[in-house]
Amino acid sequence: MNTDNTKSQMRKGMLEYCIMLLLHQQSCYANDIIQRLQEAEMIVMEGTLYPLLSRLKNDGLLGYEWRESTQGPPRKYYTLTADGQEALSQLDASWEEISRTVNFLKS
Amino acid sequence: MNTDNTKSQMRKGMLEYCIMLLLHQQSCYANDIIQRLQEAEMIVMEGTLYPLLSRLKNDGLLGYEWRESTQGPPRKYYTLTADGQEALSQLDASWEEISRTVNFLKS
DNA sequence: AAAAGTACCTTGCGATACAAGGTATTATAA
DNA sequence: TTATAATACCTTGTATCGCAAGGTACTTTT
Repeated sequence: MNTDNTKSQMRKGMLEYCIMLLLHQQSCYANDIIQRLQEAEMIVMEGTLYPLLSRLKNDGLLGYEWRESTQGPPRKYYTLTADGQEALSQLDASWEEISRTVNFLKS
Repeated sequence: MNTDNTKSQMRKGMLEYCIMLLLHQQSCYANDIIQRLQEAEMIVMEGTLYPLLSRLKNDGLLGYEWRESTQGPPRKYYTLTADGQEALSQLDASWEEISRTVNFLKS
């Protein structure tokens, strides 16, 4: 059965949204994001996350700043920009639409 | 802004699930599916749908039968198989999980 | 016969998650 | 003091999949 594949596909498109939701609450660096999403039962791989963050930054939706760490190399903390917050609002709407669609089809 | 792109990504993984939800209610041929999903505010293109249906059929989740039409060539009506219903149950669970995740992150 | 409508399918492209591997900086241990 | 481990960032190659565009075949209408 390739249900795992489909399940992975379902989560795929949500990743960007979930990460922006996270960053809406507070600035994070990569490992923060991975851990927090894991707590929320959403798995993300490093090789997925770094390019995604770079992409969002290049699109102007995220900014970042370096911060020293007491336990290793400095970390890149990402934050939602104003554009990012606007985009997040639109994704909220998209999520609502998809939710409505699924619930409509389930009934 | 590439919000449209992200939105499309979000829908990506849901398509398969939505189509199986539809076929759980009744057998459909391609245009049925396109129309019904449109009513549910989910757009699907032909070039997306046909390969998707073939894939699900090859995975044993769908079966089909030809039926005559009064208004043109015969139509391929797809139906969920037993395996398909089982897979759908698992996707229901996946959807619940994703829903929980998003709502958790939104709070 | 020719044109329009309906239905199925394929090809080429772009986007993206993931696995694996790579580089650099800092902390720890020998 | 040097070697190893840990932390953190990033890149490359592969597979999947939605989408736009184009193609074939059958049926109905003109």
